[in-house]
Amino acid sequence: MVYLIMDINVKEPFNRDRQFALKRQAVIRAAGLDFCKRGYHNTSMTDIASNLGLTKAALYYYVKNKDEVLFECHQQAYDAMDIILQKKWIGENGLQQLQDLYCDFVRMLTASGVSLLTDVNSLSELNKIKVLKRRGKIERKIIKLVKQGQSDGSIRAGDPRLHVFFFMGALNWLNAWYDNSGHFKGEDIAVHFATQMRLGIAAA
Amino acid sequence: MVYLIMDINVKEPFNRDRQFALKRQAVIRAAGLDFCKRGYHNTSMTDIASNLGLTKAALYYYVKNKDEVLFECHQQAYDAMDIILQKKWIGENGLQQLQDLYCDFVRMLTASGVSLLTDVNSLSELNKIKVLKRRGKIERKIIKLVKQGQSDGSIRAGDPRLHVFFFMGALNWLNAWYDNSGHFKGEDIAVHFATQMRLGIAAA
DNA sequence: AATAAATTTGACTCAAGGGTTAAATTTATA
DNA sequence: TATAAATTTAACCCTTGAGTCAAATTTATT
Repeated sequence: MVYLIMDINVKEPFNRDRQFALKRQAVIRAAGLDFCKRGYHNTSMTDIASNLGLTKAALYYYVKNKDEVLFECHQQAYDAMDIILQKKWIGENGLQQLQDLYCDFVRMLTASGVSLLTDVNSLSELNKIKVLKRRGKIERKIIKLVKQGQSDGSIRAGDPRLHVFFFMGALNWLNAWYDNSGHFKGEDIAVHFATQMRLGIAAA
Repeated sequence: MVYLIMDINVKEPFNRDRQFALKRQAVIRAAGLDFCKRGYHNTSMTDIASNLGLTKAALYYYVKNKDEVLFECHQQAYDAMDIILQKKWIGENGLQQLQDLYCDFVRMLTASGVSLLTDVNSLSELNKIKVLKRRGKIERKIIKLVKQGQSDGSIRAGDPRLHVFFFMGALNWLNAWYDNSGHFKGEDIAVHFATQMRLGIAAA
């Protein structure tokens, strides 16, 4: 029995489906980084492939088309954000919850290799709608959190949407300038940004 | 004498160079709006032309190529920012100067038809360098202002660059969601953003 | 070893769109 | 009115890059 289990675990890396999923994942991640750095339309499928030491046609074994790659990048970013959003921050006021949330957002974006892309307009109509719907959903949750903070007195008055648009802008801009190997450490940015975010909306 | 002056003024709209400049300007502006809304690569020269009721080849009477159009959009945005930066805010501390500056930035971006584009990577190498150089110059001026505010005690401690990256992100994101005919009035956004910016970095 | 499935490749097709050009038309000037 | 300059047009060329495909090669299974 034990042998069997160990056998499965040991064989895991040779599991074909798993290998496929991992490679596909690598393609998406590599593409996401390229899209961040150079932009979607300035990155060809050939570019992505050769960055991975592959040829273009090999990519198409793992993904349907370029649109799907961009879509997946968005999906994974929103998946990660959803996971963070599902976390329960009990016993704190709206402001504190928001700060923790925002801090986690920045941590995720700087650490995970997931990229929060801004080029929604390059998606196919259908995928664009899906992505905007998801973004809207997340945005609404955050706005709700702001309203909650305004109710419990931890967040100052002002249009909650503008509050959110402001600090979400900083987040969207992050991927454009952040560099893994650069001067700033992800955790430092996370703490700094979360603080600056909080002070911008905290009640007096 | 008066006649002559009037004559010149009256004829002004028929001045060829002036006409040309105005039309060229219209092309740049229209293109900038399109680039903002749909992205540089999702906007063809034909699109821009037909939005102006022209044909593609007519555009090429006013501009050299698409790269020049994108470059001009950037230039005009930075021209406008430079003008704002040259304003003298006497007798105020760094924080207050920064708030006024930021407020003017938002006003300019929402009112003038000038767009602060993020797609620097789509520029030709040469123009990209020029634009990044200008952006860097402006960024450094703002960072300097932050440092000044930290010296005079109006701005809290913390890496000045991160302070700036944060609220400049909000600014860069603005053009992506702001809509002339939308719910938010430019002036309201300007005041709101400037306040949120200030509170995020103000000394306790 | 033989067979089947997974993986990768080189060589191709095709459309989109940037940019050109010569000719037509409109507008200003002598 | 004649001429030159400004403006616009339709029809074209050409490169880039997405996506395909049949064949080759590598890896797993019987």
